Amino acid sequence: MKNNPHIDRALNILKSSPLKVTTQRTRLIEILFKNGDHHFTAEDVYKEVNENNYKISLATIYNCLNQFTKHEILKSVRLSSDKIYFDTNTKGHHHFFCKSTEKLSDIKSSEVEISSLPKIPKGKKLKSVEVVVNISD
Amino acid sequence: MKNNPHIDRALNILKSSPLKVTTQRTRLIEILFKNGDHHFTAEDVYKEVNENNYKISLATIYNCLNQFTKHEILKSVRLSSDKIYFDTNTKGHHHFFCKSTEKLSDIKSSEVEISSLPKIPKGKKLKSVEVVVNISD
DNA sequence: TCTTAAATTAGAATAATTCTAATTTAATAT
DNA sequence: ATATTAAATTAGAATTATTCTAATTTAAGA
Repeated sequence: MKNNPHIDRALNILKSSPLKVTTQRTRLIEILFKNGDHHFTAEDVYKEVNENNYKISLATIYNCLNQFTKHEILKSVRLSSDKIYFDTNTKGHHHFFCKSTEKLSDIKSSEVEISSLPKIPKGKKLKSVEVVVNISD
Repeated sequence: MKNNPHIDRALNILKSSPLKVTTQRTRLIEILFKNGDHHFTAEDVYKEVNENNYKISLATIYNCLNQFTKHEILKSVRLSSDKIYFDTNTKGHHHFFCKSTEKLSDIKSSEVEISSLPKIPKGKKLKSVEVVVNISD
């Protein structure tokens, strides 16, 4: 649990944000970032929090995940599912979504090349481009 | 309402599917397809049904939209976690999603060119590639 | 240590969707 | 035509993920 660069990086973003550094937030970051990039839902986190015998309410988990997303400690991925997935990988990247298994996996940005895009509607600005490659068994 | 090719096409798919041709389904198709391609939620449809003084329950609307999607009369687009959007355009195409207005709009397939994609995981097959261009005000 | 705005919490509220179980209907066989 | 039956429709309850409320606690600066 000590000297994990992913955890340290996330904690540093937290410290330099206007968010307060609470025990709940610190513990959540330790849990979320201890094992490299992955996807999870609020409920997944709640389960893991309980397994570790931490006592963090579901409301706090939702609050924190949303705040973390706002401050770019996490990214949220909303796709063919009724749940919000959060992703520790905040760099722009894309996803495979397997319709058979309902599982998400990352595609590095560099592996998708988009050579043309339509022009952005007047008055709007481009935020991001997300590619979902749907696959199945 | 007569001789609308979009309506006729959808009704033909319905007739050649194993689904029964009920008055509710026929009326829904008439409503959904009367004005070219567009996106809507179940609640949008329920509102329009009421305006036309048809009496179709919300449960039936959900059932029908889901059945239509299964039989490729509609396509479903799930981008924002809290609503399912349906699309009368079942051809492959992409979307603008405006984060400020929560509105979807179509991007024709031909307006997006993808020059490289990662290789598909072993044992899986490619179903489709969906590009979402996120924009905001 | 004091102050105060922010964070946490349990539980209620919400909203979209699905389920249940009773009733009706479409399509098929008679 | 009519009877049969599996599918469709329905109202309303249930479910599920998420957000809200309002009371309590806490972090961090003065």
